[in-house]
Amino acid sequence: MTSILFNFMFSLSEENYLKSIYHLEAIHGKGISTNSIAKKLDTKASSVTDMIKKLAEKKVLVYKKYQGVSLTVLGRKEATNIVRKHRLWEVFLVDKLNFSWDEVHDVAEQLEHIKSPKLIDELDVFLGFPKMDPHGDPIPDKEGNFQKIEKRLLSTLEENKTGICVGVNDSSSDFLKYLDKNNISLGQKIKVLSKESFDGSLTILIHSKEITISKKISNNIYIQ
Amino acid sequence: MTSILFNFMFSLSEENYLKSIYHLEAIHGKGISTNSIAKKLDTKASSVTDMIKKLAEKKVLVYKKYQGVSLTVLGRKEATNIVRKHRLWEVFLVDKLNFSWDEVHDVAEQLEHIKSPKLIDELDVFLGFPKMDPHGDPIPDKEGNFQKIEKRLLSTLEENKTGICVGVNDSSSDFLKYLDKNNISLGQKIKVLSKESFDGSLTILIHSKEITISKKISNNIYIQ
DNA sequence: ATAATTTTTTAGATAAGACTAAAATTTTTT
DNA sequence: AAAAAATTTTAGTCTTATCTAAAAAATTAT
Repeated sequence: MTSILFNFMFSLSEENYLKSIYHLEAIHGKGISTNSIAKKLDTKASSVTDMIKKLAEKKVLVYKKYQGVSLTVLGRKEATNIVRKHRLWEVFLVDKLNFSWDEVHDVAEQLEHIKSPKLIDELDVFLGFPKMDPHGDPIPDKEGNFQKIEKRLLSTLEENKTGICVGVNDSSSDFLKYLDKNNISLGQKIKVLSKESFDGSLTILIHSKEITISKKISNNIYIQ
Repeated sequence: MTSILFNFMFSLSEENYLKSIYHLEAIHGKGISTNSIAKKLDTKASSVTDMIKKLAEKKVLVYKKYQGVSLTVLGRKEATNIVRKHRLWEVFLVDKLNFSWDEVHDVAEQLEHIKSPKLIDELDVFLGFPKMDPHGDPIPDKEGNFQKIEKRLLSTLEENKTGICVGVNDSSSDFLKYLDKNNISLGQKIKVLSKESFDGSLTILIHSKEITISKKISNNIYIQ
């Protein structure tokens, strides 16, 4: 009953490594350290070393002892496809199954590993080729291309300037629930009324209401 | 990165065992042999012995050495839920994603293992609480209850009698493609014109066309 | 009823993926 | 540039789920 993996297929674990390295490269560029992968995946550095050796053999990344790893073209293609699947499933859950944006992540983490060439492309059609997931992140198309939208952190917006909320940097249920509670959602207009230089907290106008948010919050909201 | 399983949750492998034993009990009643499980799961009898010991400890089945196994109420509940998930996903694939009935099985085998209390019930709502899957098999509701419909094998139908095709006994892609090729589908009227006593083959009238089908075929079509 | 056959279980081995502890290497500090 | 600290790798162990081979029990045939 072990499901058969062909050479060009990846195990659940391998896919999670690829996805994590992909996300880390998006932030830090090439040459991702063993330790940072371990942190991201909540595992041990020694386990990471084992796995990246295996993935290097499979030609999805380049690994040199003590020097971190970089995805190959093949590896990035594979990772992009997993991200595509994750985000399309998130759209499905929110648009079709009445999930809220703070409920989708864990389920999408499971669904992203379903292997079916037809499934994901038909899902894409069914959903009307969405370009963004419920958190404002871009959805790669079949070929792996996606829109890179202009965005900056709310924390960088100057006093008396206004922006539109276009994304979040943290998709944890706790953070998203906080946003819901304060009526902050995608597409919302946000005006910075004042900045507290001591702790970086912001007083903002949203939905014609004034609220004060911490630096940690404003560092996790993207605006345009 | 090992996904955490709570005590009341089951691994992929455990779920597949439960499902197989459930299906075997539906045909042969209680007391399923190690060997028949091994055959069904395409594994070795020794592996089955190992797993059923584990499942017995988890209280989902009763096991006595050399005497086969029977699901407990808990085990049957768990198995029914997996079947529910499998069949609802099949409906989704056919009704929403343009899959044909011969393409759904393998994908549903994967999707049935997704763990989310909300997901499956919302999917059920989204699909309009379907009672049957694309192969005519009943879909258990939230509580595990399902319609048991009256049906018999086409092979048992007498000459000059007519029935309506309501299900198939084999959901393999090959068999379903054969049916498609011969325009046999659910809801179709089938009249037995003659029976060949030597090999049990049947000449039937379907869609006002005469075709001859083997015993093996008529043994895998359910009529009402 | 005994022998032959089949089924089931036990015992020991293997692979994937994780872990701990210790060794090796690199980076940072002094 | 050496010492200290941090990171990374190696070596060996563990768990889950599988396997093979052989032993034990049950069933069938003579």
